[in-house]
Amino acid sequence: MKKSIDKSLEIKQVKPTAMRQLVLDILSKQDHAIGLPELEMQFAQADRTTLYRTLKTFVDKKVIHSIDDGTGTIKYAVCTDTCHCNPSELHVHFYCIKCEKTTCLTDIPIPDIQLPENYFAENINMVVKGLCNRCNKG
Amino acid sequence: MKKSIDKSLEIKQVKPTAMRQLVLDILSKQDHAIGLPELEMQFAQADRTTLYRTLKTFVDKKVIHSIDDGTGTIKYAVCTDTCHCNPSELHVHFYCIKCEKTTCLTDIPIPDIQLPENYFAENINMVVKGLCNRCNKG
DNA sequence: TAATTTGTGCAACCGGGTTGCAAACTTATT
DNA sequence: AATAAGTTTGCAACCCGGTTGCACAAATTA
Repeated sequence: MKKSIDKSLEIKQVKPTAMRQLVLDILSKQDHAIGLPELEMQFAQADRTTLYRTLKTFVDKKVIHSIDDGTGTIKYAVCTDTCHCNPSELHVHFYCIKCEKTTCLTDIPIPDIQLPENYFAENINMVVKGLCNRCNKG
Repeated sequence: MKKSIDKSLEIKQVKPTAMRQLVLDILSKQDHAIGLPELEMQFAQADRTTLYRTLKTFVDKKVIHSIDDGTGTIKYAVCTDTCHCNPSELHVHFYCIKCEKTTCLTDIPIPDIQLPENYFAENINMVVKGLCNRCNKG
């Protein structure tokens, strides 16, 4: 649905260039979060820098959120239309050590943490590593 | 205290070479977790590879634990003598966006997460980003 | 002492991420 | 429509943390 792609970009105030539509389209079709190298491979030939910067603007404008899953490659997944990436809106991510896929556990919010006196939380990253439901067999 | 260094290494079954004693000594004197580049700088001249491998054996033998704080550089901090790095023993880490130091919030265990059906957790990484008590003023 | 294992040091490489700069394209202004 | 200003894209090159291969040194064992 091209329409929904454009709408997302409009909502988040990102100019809908061909490149951006394409990238967002790809991202929204994934069943797991992907990184720059993986995104790059989805194109016959595309410039890494452009994809890199596209991802960056998307993150800035909160079209997508980035996930540091500990693999050394930052992953990205689309945000909901209403997402503002506040700590309270954050969810847990899961990295499967077998299929090596990183997924959003959107239904699992990051639990509240009681920080020590005078600490201020701006962001929380929580990644569970293990076996996903598909790989946890046998 | 040289003695405690040697004891730690003995407990975790790591042969106490000069290099290892030195590295562990440095690590245990830190008030925050440090990465390979920062460790390297503590030496007038030292080989990155050796330090790298020293850290690696330390992590393998659970003398120290590694922390992915999202900066792109893996940080390390000493474990307690009895630590086995099980999920239940894990604590939250904090990264200050101002002083850029990563610290162990050893008193704050990682909360239990109710994973979806058939998921298996082997490890959990939880990093809070924000302002530490020192930097959160004014 | 010789043979084997373990640790250290150098060099070189890898790969994700990032920047500088110029060309292409878009938008605003006259 | 023509020009100027801003934005996006593409290429090349670089940075840096991490990692590997290989040879030498040190320690351990036979």
